[in-house]
Amino acid sequence: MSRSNPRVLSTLERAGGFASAQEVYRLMQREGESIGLTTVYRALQSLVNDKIVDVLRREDGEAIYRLCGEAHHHHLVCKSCGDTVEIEGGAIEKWAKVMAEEHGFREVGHTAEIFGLCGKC
Amino acid sequence: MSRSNPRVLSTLERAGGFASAQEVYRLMQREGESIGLTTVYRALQSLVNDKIVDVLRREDGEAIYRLCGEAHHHHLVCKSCGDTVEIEGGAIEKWAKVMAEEHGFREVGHTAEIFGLCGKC
DNA sequence: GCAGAAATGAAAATGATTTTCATTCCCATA
DNA sequence: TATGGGAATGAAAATCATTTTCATTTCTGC
Ligand SMILES: [Zn+2]
Ligand SMILES: [Zn+2]
Ligand SMILES: [Zn+2]
Ligand SMILES: [Zn+2]
Repeated sequence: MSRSNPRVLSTLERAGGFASAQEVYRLMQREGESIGLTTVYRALQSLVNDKIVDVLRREDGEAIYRLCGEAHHHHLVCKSCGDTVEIEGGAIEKWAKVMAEEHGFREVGHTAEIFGLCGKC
Repeated sequence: MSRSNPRVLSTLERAGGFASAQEVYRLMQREGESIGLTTVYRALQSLVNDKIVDVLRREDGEAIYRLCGEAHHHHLVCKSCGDTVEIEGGAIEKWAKVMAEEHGFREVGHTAEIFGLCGKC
């Protein structure tokens, strides 16, 4: 069932841990690897399911895949160049917990991302 | 230069202040308004330029346009039945601001969602 | 070896968004 | 009022990421 193609993962790493499906595909082509675009999409999807990478959106809507460490953290992403800083959740962790309890929710998780323009853009 | 078509703006308001270009277009059609899809896209783009609406992305990448001034809020969503509660950002708003400043980001926005199982599930 | 399952990828389909371009509308000026 | 040019409009075509289809290949257990 796991279609987490290791060549795709390795390419994503080599790309700086941050690339779109099309970019991963083009990179593999350039490096002479034989692979189909469909397989790249499926592998990335699978890596997302396995929580090995997560997916964000460029400003133009294209999905970008990004290797993710295991420790729970959040992201500060540049809308323009895609630069990403991993940040601590801080107050969010408590906020999520309190809000969930307040409304009778259990087994809660959360997502939180900040996006803007970085110093270089 | 301003193509901020007032009929499009009014429709976006009527849609709850939150809709995709396609949805605005379909809504106008259903209401018997004569307008082209291209014009809807251009009007929304123009409203974004004028900072009257801002644009977010659905999970599938589709752009959704939101009236500025709609109260900013977050969601608590049930993983099982989809029930959604609108909640205040509370500490998150400050967290996002502080984190962004700390890393030299500007023009920042953020997303934050909590998901879990509601009381009924 | 051999059947059945899983993986692969080329090609077609999908769907949002953008571009093109011919037409229509608006409006200032003669 | 006529007219000319710029802006707005929208149908149709183009673009482009992503998904689906489906035939073929590869793998796995027997
Ligand atoms: Zn940047
Ligand atoms: Zn967190
Ligand atoms: Zn529920
Ligand atoms: Zn907020």
